[in-house]
Amino acid sequence: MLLSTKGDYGVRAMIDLAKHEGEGPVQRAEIARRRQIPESYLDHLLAQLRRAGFVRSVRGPGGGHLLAKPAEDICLLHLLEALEGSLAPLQCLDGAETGAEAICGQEWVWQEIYDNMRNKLSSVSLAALVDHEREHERSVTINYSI
Amino acid sequence: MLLSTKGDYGVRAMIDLAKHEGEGPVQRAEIARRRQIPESYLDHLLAQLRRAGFVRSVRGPGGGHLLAKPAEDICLLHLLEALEGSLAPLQCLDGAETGAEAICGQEWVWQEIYDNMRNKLSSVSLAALVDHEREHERSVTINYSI
DNA sequence: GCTATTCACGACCAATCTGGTAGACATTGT
DNA sequence: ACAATGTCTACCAGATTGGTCGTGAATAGC
Repeated sequence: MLLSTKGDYGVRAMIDLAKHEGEGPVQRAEIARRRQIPESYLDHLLAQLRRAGFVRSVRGPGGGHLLAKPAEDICLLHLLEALEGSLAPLQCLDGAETGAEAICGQEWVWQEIYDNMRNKLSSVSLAALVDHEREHERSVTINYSI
Repeated sequence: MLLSTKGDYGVRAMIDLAKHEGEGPVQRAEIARRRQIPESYLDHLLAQLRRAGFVRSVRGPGGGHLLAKPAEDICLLHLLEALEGSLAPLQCLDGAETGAEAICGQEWVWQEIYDNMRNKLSSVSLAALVDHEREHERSVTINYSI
């Protein structure tokens, strides 16, 4: 599995923040409830997202979390890389050349797949994910907003 | 990382077997030496490949391992799935529907990436990997045959 | 200044996977 | 018989995942 629930949870949380953009800070407990993420685990993910510059937070009553930049300027690739580390399918495509590339014998196959993946993920912004979710809500009964 | 060294090692071993197709059984120790794989670990991988029907083996002196079917009939997708399990980037694309799909919100992005990956991996046979390696050997000094 | 609310951070933990070692055992060619 | 070879099971250390918990720090409202 390329993505663990860490990446999944992190993206869900970011979608939640993006969806409430402009409504003031969103509390961790609210995100956890709406997106079905264990709150204490979400704590770690938000810390990671904050350190990576995607989220800023406000302490104290009425505090919570906010996007650190517009949802249009955050793409899925950068978000997932911040949460999961490199998405390279193979060690030898990792960028950090380890010297093991010559033996592998498959890297020419995977390079193309990796490029395709990165292109696709770069082209999808957080805003697009929110749009997609809103689109989906109109045809399905279940939704995650209050 | 989608692939661990398990998949990498396993494919390397299969390339080695394919390269010596028609020359009788290839011994584990030989594969391990040529492909730089710890022999006792290779043991496990060969067992896995045998159980998956890609390899058959012969005991006793002069014994060793052979491809169970022609290198043209083995594609990288099936090989890697046998070694690594599902290559689905996300749980919700795994085939074994777990009921968590509705929340994820990214599956529409990943489905396309996954399809592309599977198509590419299906189109590459073990024979093609060997061809590619032979091609490469002509331009590089290092090679792994005796 | 007190208090309630909220985030920040680090310690800890269990389960799983990866990568690997070791040894006993089965098979078979000579 | 014996040496070469594969088969199988048990075991192990380290990393990662997916958490929990408790303490502490900031701050809004009173």
